[in-house]
Amino acid sequence: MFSKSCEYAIRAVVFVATQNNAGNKLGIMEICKEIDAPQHFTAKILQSLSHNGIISSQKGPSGGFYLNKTQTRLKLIDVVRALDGDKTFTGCGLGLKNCSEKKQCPIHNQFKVVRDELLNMLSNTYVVQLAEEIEKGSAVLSNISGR
Amino acid sequence: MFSKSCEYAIRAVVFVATQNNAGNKLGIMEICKEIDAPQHFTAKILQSLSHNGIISSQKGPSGGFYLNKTQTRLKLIDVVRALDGDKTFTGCGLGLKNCSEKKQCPIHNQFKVVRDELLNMLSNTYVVQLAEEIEKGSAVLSNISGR
DNA sequence: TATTCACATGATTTTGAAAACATAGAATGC
DNA sequence: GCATTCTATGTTTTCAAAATCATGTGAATA
Ligand code: FES
Ligand code: FES
Repeated sequence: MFSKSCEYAIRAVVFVATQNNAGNKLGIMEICKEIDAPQHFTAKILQSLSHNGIISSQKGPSGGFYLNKTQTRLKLIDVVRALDGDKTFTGCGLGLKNCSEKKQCPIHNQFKVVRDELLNMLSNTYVVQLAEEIEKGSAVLSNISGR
Repeated sequence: MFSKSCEYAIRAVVFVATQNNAGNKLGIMEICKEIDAPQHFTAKILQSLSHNGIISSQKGPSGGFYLNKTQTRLKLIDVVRALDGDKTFTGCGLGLKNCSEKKQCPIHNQFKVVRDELLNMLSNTYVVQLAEEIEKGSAVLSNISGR
């Protein structure tokens, strides 16, 4: 559904959001350990997000990744768009080059419903609201038990 | 969303269904030309489908791929399951190893809705009904114009 | 029964996402 | 200023999906 980059990104951003109230910034190692993701790969992803203004970063000792005031209003769609673009919501289910009403594949009408539902879901889900799930303990960000 | 194999498979199966009433079997070259898919790769996919009883095949002169009586009742879900398994409907949206209510990721509840909608859609869509769209000319199976 | 046609099967190559590596550069605190 | 700690950037490696290549096997028909 989403690219690996996107999966790691969402997990990372949600984790950062859980720690954001306290005002502390999170280092890349800290994040990767928590969400059980490859360190170097995740670093690139977060740098890309930082570049796109999705998250903020701070260099130097006691630096790390965090969300500024504006960024705490982040929705899932913002993260997905920044990494996977919108091919997830505009691409053809059968892999045709252009998905349009004009020249459509046979599953277009049915597929569009599902695709739009996904778009709708991502557009209405806030990262901070997901972070709350983690804080409450009703959801996890990693397979590894005890984390 | 679906693997490339799966995309080609659906397009191929739908095309086979359009020609099935006439009772003629379709050769692999004929199919690939129509749906604009790589020949050898598609051949393997169709052989796999044939192996799984999704479609039928006939060797020798005037042989090819076709649907038998039972197979004309085929749903999309049958094709998807045969090639991609059901990881598409059971896998975690954030890439966690096991998706379950017990140990769920923060988007589980929202994602489940979309996933179930997709499963539902595929379970209620018949291949022959898609074939009709092609026959009516209201949908296409390839990017290439004039086909 | 030989020839031809079309699917079947296994090995191999290509491709691009995913991941790792190496190094540069910037900010903090002493 | 200098060491430390982190981000930033570019290159390389890995790996599995995607695609190709080469060869085998069964069926029709003359
Ligand atoms: S053309 Fe295939 S989904 Fe729109
Ligand atoms: S655990 Fe992530 S979707 Fe169910």
